[in-house]
Amino acid sequence: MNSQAVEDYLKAIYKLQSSQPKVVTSALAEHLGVNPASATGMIKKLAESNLVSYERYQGVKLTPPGEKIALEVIRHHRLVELYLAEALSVPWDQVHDEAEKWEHVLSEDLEDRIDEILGYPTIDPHGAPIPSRDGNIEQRDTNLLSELTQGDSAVIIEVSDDDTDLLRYLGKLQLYPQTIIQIISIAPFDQLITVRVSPNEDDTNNFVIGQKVAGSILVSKLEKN
Amino acid sequence: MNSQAVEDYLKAIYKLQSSQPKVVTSALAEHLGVNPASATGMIKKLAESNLVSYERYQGVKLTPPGEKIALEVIRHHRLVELYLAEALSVPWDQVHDEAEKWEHVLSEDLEDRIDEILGYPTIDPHGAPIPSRDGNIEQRDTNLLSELTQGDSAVIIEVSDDDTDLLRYLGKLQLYPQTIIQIISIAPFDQLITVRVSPNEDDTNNFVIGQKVAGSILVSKLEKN
DNA sequence: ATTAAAATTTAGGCACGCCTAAATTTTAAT
DNA sequence: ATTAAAATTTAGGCGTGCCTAAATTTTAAT
Repeated sequence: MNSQAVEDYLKAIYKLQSSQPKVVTSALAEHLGVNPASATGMIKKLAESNLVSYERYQGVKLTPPGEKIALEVIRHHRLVELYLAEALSVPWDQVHDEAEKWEHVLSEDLEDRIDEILGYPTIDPHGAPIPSRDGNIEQRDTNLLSELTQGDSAVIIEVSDDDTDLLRYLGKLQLYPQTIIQIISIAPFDQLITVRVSPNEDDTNNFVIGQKVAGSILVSKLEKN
Repeated sequence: MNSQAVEDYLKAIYKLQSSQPKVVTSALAEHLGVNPASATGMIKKLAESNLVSYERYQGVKLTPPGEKIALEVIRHHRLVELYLAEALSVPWDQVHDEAEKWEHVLSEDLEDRIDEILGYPTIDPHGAPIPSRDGNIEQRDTNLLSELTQGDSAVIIEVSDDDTDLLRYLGKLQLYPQTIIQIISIAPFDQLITVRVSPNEDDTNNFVIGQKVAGSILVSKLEKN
């Protein structure tokens, strides 16, 4: 028990729960690249182990023990991502796929060691919070970049980590966590956003991005001056 | 294909081949902690994929493609062992067990990165040679410590890596690779060996070790002065 | 050469996690 | 309220890799 498959399911349910309160079978199946019937099978198994609560046809929700395991896996994943990026110079668009494999073989001893070497970090290379060892995870007040309006300034908090091509693109645009941006304009019909990117004081560029990209970036609004 | 189980079998066969030219089913099963019937099943599968040559009841032998894969897995294992020891300060009696898991999830990219960081090493923390990327492995002229006779001097080349308790014991006795030793005496009946261990110029100690321990240490004889 | 013991293989099963196809339940449209 | 569509579950199957028990082959002893 607690096989790699179980860990992957719990992690996926956790992530999907941030948008939907109950995770529906098809969403879970799609996220995992698995047939819906297969997801049903695993859900029944997870429910039997009390890791999720489940009513037939009604979707699934993590129980406290299920959430605990999910957060442990996520902690592994994010620590490994950061370690790969910092210590092994793995490019930020590749750390996710590597970490996906490593997270399942990380012993607690090694996790502690890595945590220590990294200086007890709280966010991963994509800006996502790293859960503490006892399962606490920072809640933040964020918006999607796509929700901002003309004139808004914001700092990038987090970008989605699982699309290599997207990450490479964001890298080219310097859209990293901590970077400050401002919405210059939003064009009608396609909602194309012209955004001013200011990675540092001497460097400012304007780019146009679409809704797909803007919807994959979490930001925190800054007070207007 | 090339599942973890396949990799583990090939690695085990490779290791056992160093002592027996044909690896017999029971030895393989025992090494892997598996029922002999299970080993037979996997052997048939490996033979079908041309990774081993096999005649019923006659034992098994790696084919060139099988040996190639075995050496790749061993390279992964030993590089990871060294990385864990050097970069993450994992104690030398624990690196084997950790590496056993990590070896199966190491991408080629990451392997290259680790190899580079370590400065293209040729031996692992236990003194075992690390195969090159194209599958070459250094052949050395060694003896078991248990084969030496009174008065012989030798340098420790390699110790077996898979017994945590043994490794802790060897550590306490300073019996590391590169350490110079001399056989002071060998007692009759139980063949207890009194060994003078000289880890450095200012430090020399005598210890008594038995055949079990002496048989787990590979040495290279030094010319007598 | 015969035979008992040991080693090995075959036969039949099981758990896991996936699949497709068919049945059921929910949903949304009329 | 009925019904078609969509979502979900059930049924049945497959590959992997393990198990035990029974059959077979090899080995070693007499």
